[in-house]
Amino acid sequence: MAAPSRRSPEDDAGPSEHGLEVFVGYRLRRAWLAIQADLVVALRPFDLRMVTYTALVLVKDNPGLSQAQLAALMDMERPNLVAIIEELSTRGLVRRDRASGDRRAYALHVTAAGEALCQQATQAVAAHEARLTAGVSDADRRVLEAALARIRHNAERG
Amino acid sequence: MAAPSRRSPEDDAGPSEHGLEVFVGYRLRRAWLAIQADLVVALRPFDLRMVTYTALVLVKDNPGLSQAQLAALMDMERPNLVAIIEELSTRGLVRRDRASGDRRAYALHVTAAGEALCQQATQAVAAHEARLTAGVSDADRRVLEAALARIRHNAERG
DNA sequence: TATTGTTATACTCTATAACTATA
DNA sequence: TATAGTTATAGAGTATAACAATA
Repeated sequence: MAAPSRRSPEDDAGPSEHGLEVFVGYRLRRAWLAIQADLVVALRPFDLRMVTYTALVLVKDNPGLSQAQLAALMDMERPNLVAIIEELSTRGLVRRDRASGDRRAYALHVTAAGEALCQQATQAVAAHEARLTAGVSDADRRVLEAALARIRHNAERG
Repeated sequence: MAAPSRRSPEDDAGPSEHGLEVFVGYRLRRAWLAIQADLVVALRPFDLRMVTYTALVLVKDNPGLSQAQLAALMDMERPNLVAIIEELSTRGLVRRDRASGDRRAYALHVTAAGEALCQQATQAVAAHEARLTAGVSDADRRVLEAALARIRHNAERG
């Protein structure tokens, strides 16, 4: 009888990514990319991208916000927000009022149409979330959220 | 005595993002962005980006892989891999041998230098991971990984 | 015909410098 | 002088079309 040949797992299983799967960061990235792809589809019927939806929700939740404040909240640079607000404004979803007391700044508010679209889109996002987290218990979800918060905190305190 | 005024939480706390924090996807994205920023720093001493590190690890773990196979493994398009392999090849970290039996394809292998750099970089990435997951118990980490796998699976089965 | 690696190209997201008008 | 919004621009990352060589 011949000695067992030394065969790597790849011989049968094909190329593998398990060398990277020891890293939580890798698993997190793959999960995020999968979520993102699904979320883009969920928002498409409303003609919203992730970044425009995010801006809409934050303006709705923080009426009177300036663009600089919104940019800080979204962790993006002020210049990159200009086109986003311009798009939401052109579509009549967000109003750019001049801030009382500072003629440089805008005071951002959602319009009635913006509020309505935001509500519809949020329903769709909630449905997308429910589908993606199906099979994750409430207890496990709490652990997940706590772990994500801990990781984010550890990373951000440099 | 005056009636209590209706004040939103923002009056005292400033702009808030909690309208988005009900979504696991949002928390996951923020955690990933924080990890990513830290990971970029961890890989900088080795002059590796995430994408070049990933390619290096996968070639090391799957010797003889073709570029098309590697692109599929990395979930990216073949054209975008060309410059990455070119860079790794120019730096002497990866060899592009012609595949025996198919003169169109390359058989990718890491060089000794590539293996050494990969090992060093992996140590740094492991240290970065240990720092970011500090305070997450082994049990919670298993829950985290299972939840991420479930979410990814739910998303990818479309 | 189909596939491998490649080129060219375009689109999104993001980051920086510099301008204007205010403060 | 500093800040708000803006413009222009550049760099990643990613996606598609099309080509030559090979299957």
